[in-house]
Amino acid sequence: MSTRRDGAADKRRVILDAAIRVFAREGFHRCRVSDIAREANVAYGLVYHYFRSKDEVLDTLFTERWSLLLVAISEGDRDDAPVRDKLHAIASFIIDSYRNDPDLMKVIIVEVTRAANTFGRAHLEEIRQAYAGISAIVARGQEDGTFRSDISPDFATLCFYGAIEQLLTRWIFDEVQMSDGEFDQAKEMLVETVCDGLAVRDGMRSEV
Amino acid sequence: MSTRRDGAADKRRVILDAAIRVFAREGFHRCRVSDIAREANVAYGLVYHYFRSKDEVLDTLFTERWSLLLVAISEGDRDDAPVRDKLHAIASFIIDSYRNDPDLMKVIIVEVTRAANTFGRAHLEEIRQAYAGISAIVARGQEDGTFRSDISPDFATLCFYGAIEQLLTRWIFDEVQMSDGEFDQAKEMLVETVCDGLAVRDGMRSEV
Amino acid sequence: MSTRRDGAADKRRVILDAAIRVFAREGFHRCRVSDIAREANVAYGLVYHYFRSKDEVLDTLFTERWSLLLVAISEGDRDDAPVRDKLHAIASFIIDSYRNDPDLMKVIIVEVTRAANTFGRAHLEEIRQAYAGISAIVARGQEDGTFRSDISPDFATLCFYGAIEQLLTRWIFDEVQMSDGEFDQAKEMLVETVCDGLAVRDGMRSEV
Amino acid sequence: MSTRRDGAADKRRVILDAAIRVFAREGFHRCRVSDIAREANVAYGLVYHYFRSKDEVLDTLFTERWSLLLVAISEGDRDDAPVRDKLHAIASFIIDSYRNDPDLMKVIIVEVTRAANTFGRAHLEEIRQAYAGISAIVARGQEDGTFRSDISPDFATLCFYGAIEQLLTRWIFDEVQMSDGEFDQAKEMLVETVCDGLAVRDGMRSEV
DNA sequence: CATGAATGAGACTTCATTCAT
DNA sequence: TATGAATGAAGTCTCATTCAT
Repeated sequence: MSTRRDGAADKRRVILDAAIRVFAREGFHRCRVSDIAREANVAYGLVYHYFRSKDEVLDTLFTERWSLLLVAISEGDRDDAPVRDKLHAIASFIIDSYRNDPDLMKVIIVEVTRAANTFGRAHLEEIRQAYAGISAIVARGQEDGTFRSDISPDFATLCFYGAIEQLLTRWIFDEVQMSDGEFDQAKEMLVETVCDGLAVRDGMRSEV
Repeated sequence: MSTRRDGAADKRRVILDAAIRVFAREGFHRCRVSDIAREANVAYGLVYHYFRSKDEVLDTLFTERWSLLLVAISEGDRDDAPVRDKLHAIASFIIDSYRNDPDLMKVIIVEVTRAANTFGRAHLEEIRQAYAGISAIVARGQEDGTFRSDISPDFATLCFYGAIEQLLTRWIFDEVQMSDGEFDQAKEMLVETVCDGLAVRDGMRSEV
Repeated sequence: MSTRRDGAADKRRVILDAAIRVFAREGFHRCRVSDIAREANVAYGLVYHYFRSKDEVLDTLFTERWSLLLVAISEGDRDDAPVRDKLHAIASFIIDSYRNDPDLMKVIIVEVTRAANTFGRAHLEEIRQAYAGISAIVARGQEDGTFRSDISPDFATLCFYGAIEQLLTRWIFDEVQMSDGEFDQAKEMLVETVCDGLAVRDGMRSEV
Repeated sequence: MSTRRDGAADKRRVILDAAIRVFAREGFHRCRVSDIAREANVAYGLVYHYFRSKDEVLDTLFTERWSLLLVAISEGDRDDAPVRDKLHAIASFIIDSYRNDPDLMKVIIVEVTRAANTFGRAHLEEIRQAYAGISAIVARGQEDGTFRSDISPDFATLCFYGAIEQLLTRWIFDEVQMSDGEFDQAKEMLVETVCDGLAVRDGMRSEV
């Protein structure tokens, strides 16, 4: 992915990775640029060699990751899988992102997505694209008769995304250690709750 | 509650109300204490006469309102109404809070509830009390056979609260002007989506 | 001493006495006017009814006491007692002042006499009067042949007063509890050291 | 000590030297950090680049100098010179410090040593070490029969140090211009007064 | 005499960013 | 590319003093 020789230290990357740890640990506003530099074992000024500002570091981190999500959403929508599977794929992508790099996801959610007044505002457009992608999937589900049509796709997206965000927020702040099985279970439950609701269904009564 | 004559200006209240407007307009971190003072038409120092710090102003605002929500939740749980009605009452309380004082709710959600890394952390306990209250309601719903038991009350709460928060966040940032009817419709849709899910139900097919 | 009826609370006095305790406990600069008011069980503004400023409270305290010292010095000089007795009387007056009201003396020494850069400067004149008084006593001692003439009275005063101040400073900061006997012993030792010096004298050798 | 070329300005030193002048001229509490920066011809923030706080600047100044005094005292005690010479060396060190850098000594005495309630308290330990060193010297004088044993070394130290401090305080506030001869004379007189006292001695009568 | 709310200037400290080397 | 010293704007909080009642 880098154009540099493999052996060479890609300081830009080193700084970004250090920033993830520092932002996750101390929060974007509480940490200083010098904290990032120290964590990266790099001189103060070098951060400014690679990034125009402290903001740009976070922006970069967010966009790097979020663009993958956008890809995942739009790719997921292309095939002919059932809606539930598509939603499951999205939930899966996000939850696996957290599983693989909790610090990065913590930063993205806490400092961008939920920080509506600061970075959330700056990245509103990208965030909306994700909403729109999910919304399109829901709309397809309505078209093929799987989903009810009396709930707008937008509203459905709100519920779906809201649940995911809330779930991750809880994990982040409760600092729960989750096993792989629990992560997978959460994905299932998420999709099922959103699709089937909390209420007992006619056909389920006997099962319960 | 005050020993002053009714006509006397309760400066503490004036400051709090000014703070709501300023926090909503500029954000807690971006605004200065002097902005609050100016908005309230009082001297700088008076803010510090009534509050120990800028933080305490926001804390006060949050706790004032949130305690009402906690009361609403626990009172709602006391009676024998159906679970859906109880959830509807909670959604209603929150949405009406927003309808009546959008600035205050914006501040509470944006600066506290969603600001997980700053004030959200400080008020985690109070926020969890709300979760716990909702969770208890869901558990009752499971006991009386209305709600499925294969979804934990905690997880259900996550979905329910996540949807509300997401909804309000959208209203706040899209700055949509909502009519009374739309507010009420949102309440219904919220409860229905969470309870019945997005998927078409057996008995519903004909309706769609 | 007061022109008011005996039973009436002399609020001015109450404030002054409270100020002594507060200044001694927290220091003049660290304490706030409101601390004095609270200690005196009096409304904030009343301090300003009786005193023009916080400074004036300390000024008053200092001058009240220091003028007594000036009187003691000048009265002590009037009679025909031996120099040593006169010096002893001065040391005695100061040490007894500390014994009777350690808080007040702490304030006077720490906040005025030793605070050369603030109040010490303001009261330089009064402090010099004390020096001058002692100096005059030493000069008399030289005239009557008791004291050496090759040490200027001014210099002698420096040593005498320096020793007293240093002694009190130590008591103040070590917070030593002294018995009456120890106080009296200190007076003797002070005079003797200053008059006879540290070195063994010819006539003393055998005694040691 | 610095890795920079010799010609380079050691800004830390520049700031310290500027602080000496500003503290001496305006007093520690009255001056602002910006005064130091301006006097040093550096940016405001640079003071905080080198020192954590305004306090730390004064602390540094004090400790730098005071540690030299402690060395002087302990070195002076090591050799076999007569007690008087040792005391003379200490007085000499302090007085010469004042002669060479009156501003610095003014700051140390006025803002630290005599400021018992603020910095004096913080540096009590270092100040006591000086006392202890002098005390040890006096004790040796008692052991070798030069000094009387009925005056405790501690008390003797009080008188000796008190006299020096008082002397310097006077010079500082009277802003007397002293000649080299006068400085040396003061040293002699100090030691002699403390050692031999003010009273005429048997063997001296004829001399006077 | 008494109260305590109201005023507002002032100072420290932080830290993102720049720049000379 | 790399360093870290240098810059200076910005904002919180303190508290002596005033004033209306």
